[in-house]
Amino acid sequence: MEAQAASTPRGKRTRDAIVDAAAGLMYVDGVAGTSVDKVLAASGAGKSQMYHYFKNKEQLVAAVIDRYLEQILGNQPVIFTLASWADLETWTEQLLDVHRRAGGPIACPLGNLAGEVGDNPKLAPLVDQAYRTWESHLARGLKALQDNGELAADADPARLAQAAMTSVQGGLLLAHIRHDLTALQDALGIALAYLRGFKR
Amino acid sequence: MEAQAASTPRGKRTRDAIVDAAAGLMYVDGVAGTSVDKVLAASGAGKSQMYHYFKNKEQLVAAVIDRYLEQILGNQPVIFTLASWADLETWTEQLLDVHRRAGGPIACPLGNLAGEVGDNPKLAPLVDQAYRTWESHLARGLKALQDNGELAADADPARLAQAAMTSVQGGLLLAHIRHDLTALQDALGIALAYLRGFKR
DNA sequence: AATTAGTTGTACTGATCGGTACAGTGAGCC
DNA sequence: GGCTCACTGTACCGATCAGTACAACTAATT
Repeated sequence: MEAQAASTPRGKRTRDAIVDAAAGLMYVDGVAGTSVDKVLAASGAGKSQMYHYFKNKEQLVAAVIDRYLEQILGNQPVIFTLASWADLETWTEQLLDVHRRAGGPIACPLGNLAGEVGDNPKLAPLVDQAYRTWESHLARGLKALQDNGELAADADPARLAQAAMTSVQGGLLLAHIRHDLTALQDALGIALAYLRGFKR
Repeated sequence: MEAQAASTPRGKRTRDAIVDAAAGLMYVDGVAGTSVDKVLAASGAGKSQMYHYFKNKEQLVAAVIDRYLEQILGNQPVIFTLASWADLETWTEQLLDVHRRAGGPIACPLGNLAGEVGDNPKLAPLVDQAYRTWESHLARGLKALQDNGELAADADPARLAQAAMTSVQGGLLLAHIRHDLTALQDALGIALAYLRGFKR
């Protein structure tokens, strides 16, 4: 049987419940640490549903990666309209707020996956693409600043965006294992200072 | 039976072979993706040896974490004698060289683990401690620069060391998923520039 | 009411998981 | 030579893994 897209509201609800449960569990226990059975128990779905909507566990993980990107971007909405230095500050604040609220671990769900997915030929490109999408929003925002004359004309928005992403990921990794947001806070502060070095 | 430290040369060889095989496999496939059986097949040891030297898989992973730290520090030997700006440049070069040689993936073995180990109460503190050890060598080196009058007296070596670690980890994570060392190279360049902002 | 496609429940499979049991073998020490 | 203890080989265990088989149900369409 091939994997199916849900074509009725009922089916969509079931599929979403499975992905939601998987996303939550994998955020905490990792991919390999999250069995299909656990996902189904948590979502209340049965095995036939899971294999009706996904060809195998790998495809479920692919859906989870998409879900993570949605969550991440949804948690930093200002990234879609970045156009000023004040917006950039708001952006770092929104990033911090996510993990201040957090009941769960301080961590980037994509970053958590990155290590485990490793060189899985199907999944690694999806994680890569998710990061690139995230970064491209940032780059677009920085380009907007440049167009507004708030960023030096000879600065490279794409390069600056990558530098910011690096800081975010490094900061989150350290903050994760230290259970201490300070590491992320400092990293964001330094990144912002670095960007301001290109202020017009 | 309790876990035993090897007390004969033969035992030590066996134990090392197990840890080596585990370290190699887990670097590529992750912890959960590396079964005890695979480790034993790769090391040529039998199950009784494994459970003679380690109480369980978790303890094996603990030994692997120690091994990773040894490997990491061994690959950047200048970190033990850091005392000048030239040494810092050498340090970034040594960091890059490890992954230029690499047959395996571009990645920090500890960083790979960080996501998966997550909040495992036994293992997470070990990863944390390994990072702190690594960072403390860096901090000591920066302190040496300060004592030599090459770093501003009001700079905080510990804080600068953490900033550098953040860049290294973020750069490695991005470089990993992109299969492109450039991300690490840029991150190190920016980090070094940041540090030089505190040059005396 | 009959048809049809989308969806679901239950029961199962073979493989692999981490871990154990236990009978040995190796080498140093008296 | 014989004792001791660290070490090793092999066979096994119950649990859990991802994935399958197949019949039954739901709901919209006709």
